[in-house]
Amino acid sequence: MKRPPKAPSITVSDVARQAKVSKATAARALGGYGRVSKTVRAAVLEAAKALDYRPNELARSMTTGRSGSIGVIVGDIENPFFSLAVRGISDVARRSGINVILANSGEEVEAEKSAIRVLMAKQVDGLIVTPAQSGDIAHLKEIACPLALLDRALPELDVDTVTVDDRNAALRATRMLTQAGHRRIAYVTAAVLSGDFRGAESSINTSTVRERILGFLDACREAGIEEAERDIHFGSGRSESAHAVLLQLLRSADRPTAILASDSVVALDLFKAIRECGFGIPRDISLITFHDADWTSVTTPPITVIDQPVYALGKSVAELLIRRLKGDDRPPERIVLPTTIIERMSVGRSPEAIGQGLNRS
Amino acid sequence: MKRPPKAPSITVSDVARQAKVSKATAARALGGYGRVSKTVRAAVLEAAKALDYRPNELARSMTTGRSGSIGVIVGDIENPFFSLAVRGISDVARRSGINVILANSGEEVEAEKSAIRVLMAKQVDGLIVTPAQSGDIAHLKEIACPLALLDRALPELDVDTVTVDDRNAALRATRMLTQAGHRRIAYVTAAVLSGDFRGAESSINTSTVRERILGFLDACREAGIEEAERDIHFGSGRSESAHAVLLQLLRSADRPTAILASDSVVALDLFKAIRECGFGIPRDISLITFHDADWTSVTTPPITVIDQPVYALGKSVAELLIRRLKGDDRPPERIVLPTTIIERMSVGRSPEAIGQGLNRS
DNA sequence: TTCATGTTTGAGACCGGTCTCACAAGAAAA
DNA sequence: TTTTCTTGTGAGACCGGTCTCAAACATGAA
Repeated sequence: MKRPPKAPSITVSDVARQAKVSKATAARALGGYGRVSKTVRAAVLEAAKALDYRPNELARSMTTGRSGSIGVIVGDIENPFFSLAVRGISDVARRSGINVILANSGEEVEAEKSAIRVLMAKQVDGLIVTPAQSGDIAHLKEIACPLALLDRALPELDVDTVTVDDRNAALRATRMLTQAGHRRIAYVTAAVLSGDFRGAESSINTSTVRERILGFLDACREAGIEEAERDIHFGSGRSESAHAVLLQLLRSADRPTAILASDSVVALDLFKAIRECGFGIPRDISLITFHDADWTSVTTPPITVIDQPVYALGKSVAELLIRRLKGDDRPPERIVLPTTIIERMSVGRSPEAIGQGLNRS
Repeated sequence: MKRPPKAPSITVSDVARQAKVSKATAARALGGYGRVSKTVRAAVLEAAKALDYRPNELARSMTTGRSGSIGVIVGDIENPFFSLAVRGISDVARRSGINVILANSGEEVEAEKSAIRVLMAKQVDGLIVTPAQSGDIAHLKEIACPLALLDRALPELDVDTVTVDDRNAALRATRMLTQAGHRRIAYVTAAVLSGDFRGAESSINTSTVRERILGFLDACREAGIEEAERDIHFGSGRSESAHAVLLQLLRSADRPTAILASDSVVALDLFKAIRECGFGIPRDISLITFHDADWTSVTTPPITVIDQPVYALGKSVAELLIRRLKGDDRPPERIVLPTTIIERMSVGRSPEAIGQGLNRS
């Protein structure tokens, strides 16, 4: 199957022989542990250089138990949100000499489980996960190494977690919409809800999703909007069918006049769908989205966004996890990073409000 | 340093003891190699399940020499081009049960070298690299495992390579510009040129960069444009200073009337800079960019792009590399994938051409 | 000079798998 | 019945590092 293993790779023993010392001594000099006299160390190092010795991390990991790498499981690397967060993680990791094994769950629990299994088998020292679902988290509880959660908290899982102030962010954004006179406001997310949603927020375990919906509903309630729940749409992922659902929503008689999108991918899809329907932003529909993605500032009109500190999000989890790897055992921390709303031009007064001359401010 | 290694992990020996067979037999049943009787296998598997045995991949890799993972070194995961390509790679890899260790070079050779060292030490079975520079490739030649190049070919390195038809793509795009009457056309790239560029194409070793410039110059020559070389701008990476250089370019007296951008990140920066200068696209400046990024279709006007099969690019290298890992030893392949130009609204007639009524077609 | 202390070194076990080899037992061939 | 395969199993070496332990040597105090 494999080419005659051409790797007659140089080992400590080879170096030891060359330097005329014992394997143990050579290993000490090479590995930088234990005590070795200056002269011997120099000799060993020279021999190593001459032989072009390269340590085998795998073998090292075997005995130390530490692999020097962490696993990161995200929903979708293609989503700029995740790629930026991953960037934050890997920058921190590299600085600590740790490397990152990346896995995509595609937001599917089964893929997530499998990824965990594989990464654990690879003996990663720690794991950073963005849980795809909330209901099924047994596999997360079983993880034997330090675990940290990124962007999505799980109340039942008491581990280091970094999220943003989702509820408040959603509240502020939605309020911006209600204050512009909107009464039919939709919240559109790619998250998939297992089961039916009928106002039972408690059934949503993924913090990000639940908190945002809670904030959304808070604002609606505050404005006296009833049955806001019916305008919450799940499962608007990257697919033809999701796009079709969006078009249907926009073309329905009692379509929303404002939309809050849960991430920039969904928002882009919405933006296209809105245009496809011939609607104008913000004339016919107002739009706000989570994540200040590249494109949101160059569209016409530019989109008002909830700016999340994505890079910092990644940076923070990585720091938390690495600190724990180093032996820190204070109780798990739950860091909540603040968001800011960047107002651009995608929010306008509700057509109805204008028509009725209501709510002017 | 580390918590008292709480990992009294279950090993084959434990399972063997439980199943009352020898370690060797248990290993055979568990590892699925050699011959084991049905009954014994069942017993071992049951014992393994009871004990919740999980194989240690590291140990396995040690003896087999295979680690079951490949390393991928890209310039910048944040760039949608790379994240999409990585997606292609990891999809293929997962299907083969191989996982991906990702590293960012930040387009810096030193980081690239270091990443290679680390990944080699981790005993990756193969490596996919997007070489940051072209001059300094000694470290790539020294790589002991199968290597494949993504998006950028290196003539001196005879390994599996997947690129796109850069020269022809640049030629067609530039021709589109010359045919619209443009005479001052700039090519803007993030690539950094070591040394000075004075028409010495041969000094550029990175195929992608060289081929595109060649195509660009072909088209210029074809249109009788002289000294097109002076309008080639390197180093427009993601930075404040790069942006400043762009602004300066756009504000100069003899600014270009059309620009070809080498990737969507540069193009977005250009788009913003052009707007910042108060110019209209395509009225004052025409723009074409490589890579059909998300945002290019939603700007006003939407941007004409050279659509590269990015996902396929990743998919192909991964397939090539994995095939080689499996023992295939036919000579290295160089696959060139075709691109198509998606015409949108960012190309207009040159202001001069309009003024002089020239070149109408 | 002798004993205590400290430094440097080598021998060999160990990590958790794979794999070679020898041997036993049953099946098929002589 | 004896010989030859075939199949299933166990003992133990091995991968390439780390690490424990004790021996060898050096140094300083008594």
